[in-house]
Amino acid sequence: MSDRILVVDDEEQIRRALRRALVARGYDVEVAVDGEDALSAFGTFAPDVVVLDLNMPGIDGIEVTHRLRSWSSVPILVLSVREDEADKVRALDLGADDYLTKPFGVPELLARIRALLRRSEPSPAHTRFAVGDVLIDLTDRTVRRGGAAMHLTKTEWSLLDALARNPGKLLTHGWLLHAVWGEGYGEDVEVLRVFISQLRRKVEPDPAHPSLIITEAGVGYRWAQAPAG
Amino acid sequence: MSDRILVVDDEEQIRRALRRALVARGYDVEVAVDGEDALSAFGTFAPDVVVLDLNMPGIDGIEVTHRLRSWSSVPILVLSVREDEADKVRALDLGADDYLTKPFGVPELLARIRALLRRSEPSPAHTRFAVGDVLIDLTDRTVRRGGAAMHLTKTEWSLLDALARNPGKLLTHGWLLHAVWGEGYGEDVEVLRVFISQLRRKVEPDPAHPSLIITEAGVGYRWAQAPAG
DNA sequence: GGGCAGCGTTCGGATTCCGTATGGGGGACC
DNA sequence: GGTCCCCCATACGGAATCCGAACGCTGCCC
Repeated sequence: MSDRILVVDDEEQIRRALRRALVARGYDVEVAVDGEDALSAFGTFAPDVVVLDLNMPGIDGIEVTHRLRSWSSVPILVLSVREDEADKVRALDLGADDYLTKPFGVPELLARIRALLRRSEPSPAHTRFAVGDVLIDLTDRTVRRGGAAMHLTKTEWSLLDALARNPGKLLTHGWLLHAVWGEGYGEDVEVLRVFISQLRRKVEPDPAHPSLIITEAGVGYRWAQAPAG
Repeated sequence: MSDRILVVDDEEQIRRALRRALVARGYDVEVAVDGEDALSAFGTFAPDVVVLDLNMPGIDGIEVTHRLRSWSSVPILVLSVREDEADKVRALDLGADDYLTKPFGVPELLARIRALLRRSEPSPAHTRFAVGDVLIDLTDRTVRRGGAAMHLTKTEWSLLDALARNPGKLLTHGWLLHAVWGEGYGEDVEVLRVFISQLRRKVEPDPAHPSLIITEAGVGYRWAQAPAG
């Protein structure tokens, strides 16, 4: 049973290239030429991943992301051009999972799709993580490193929780600020940086070279680890 | 014998999707459309896990959690939307075990249900603790330090019991207040502090430097010791 | 090479939160 | 009615936490 991928782009050339590359790779591919087309194709095709161009006439990628997210958690990989940085962030805020900037290489696209598929595979339990000698339990709210219990403050835990419950997903500054500090903390990225730093010190096997909390410059952060036993 | 799951949600679409996914996975599933329905279904169906939407008309998820917890310890998995952060926290305070934010993926739901089932497997019923020269037995309701029996009042016992039966787990102020004082004591953390202090004096090897009852500032307390003997 | 933008880290004052002493009030029991 | 015990409201010194500000670093663009 091969994985199903819905490709949404208004440029004929790109649709053809992506379809060819993905089919060659063994995926089951459907294409849509605009937003409306995408939404109806989504219903009948039930894809495992959506590759979505942002810049389209009519219902654009932002709007498609918004509508899909109101009832589906299908992984969404967003395509944008370098000039549309703001749109990219907006799509991620609305729940897109990752992005690629045009032009991009096919190997990179494939790698990102694999990552998204891997993330949605059933795993033993999305409630515990193990990395090096660090062990995290989301239900007990415990973090141990090498057996010793680490103490996380309320805010640190809230941040860790927000990250770890969305493994692999790129979370924007704005999204994290809202998730941890609630309304009214707008775009105060400084505070976020301070707590990311503190959290890394307590949770990363090697805080100087983060392997768990990955920074995505100009956009946000990403929890890199898949849950484990 | 398959595990029994009660799904409570007022949206027809979600009920159907969850039922299908869970039945396909081999679970025995019953659905309820609102709070009242859920409470009566709980009595006849006796589920091993409850999946409970928070936002419902009439008796909502918070209230259902509250009522279930007054006489059952069935694992409760709460579903909420990201905007209802406060409701989520309240449900956890009242005894819900985990939460998922809508929209979520089916694999993630399955993983969390498995985690809850695993967690509720027959616990060793360990009810004895030894730390330093202090010996605690929850079944006999005795505490000895260096051979001498200590006397605990009713409330102190209740608090000790609530803590020690959840070793390692962070228990919020709200949860503890509800567990020990029942309804109506809302968020009166002051009382809790007084009794924690008294309990420490009787139970901690060195009350000035707690090793058993760990305080989590702004959140709650945690019983740090694993059961022994 | 200089300027700039984004990032990580440290420091410390303001604020919130905590532990504990104290005592009033009420119920149980004699 | 008296005594004892327990609950819990209050007060206050001290500890923990938050988060704004400052600084140095890196990579990028002109």
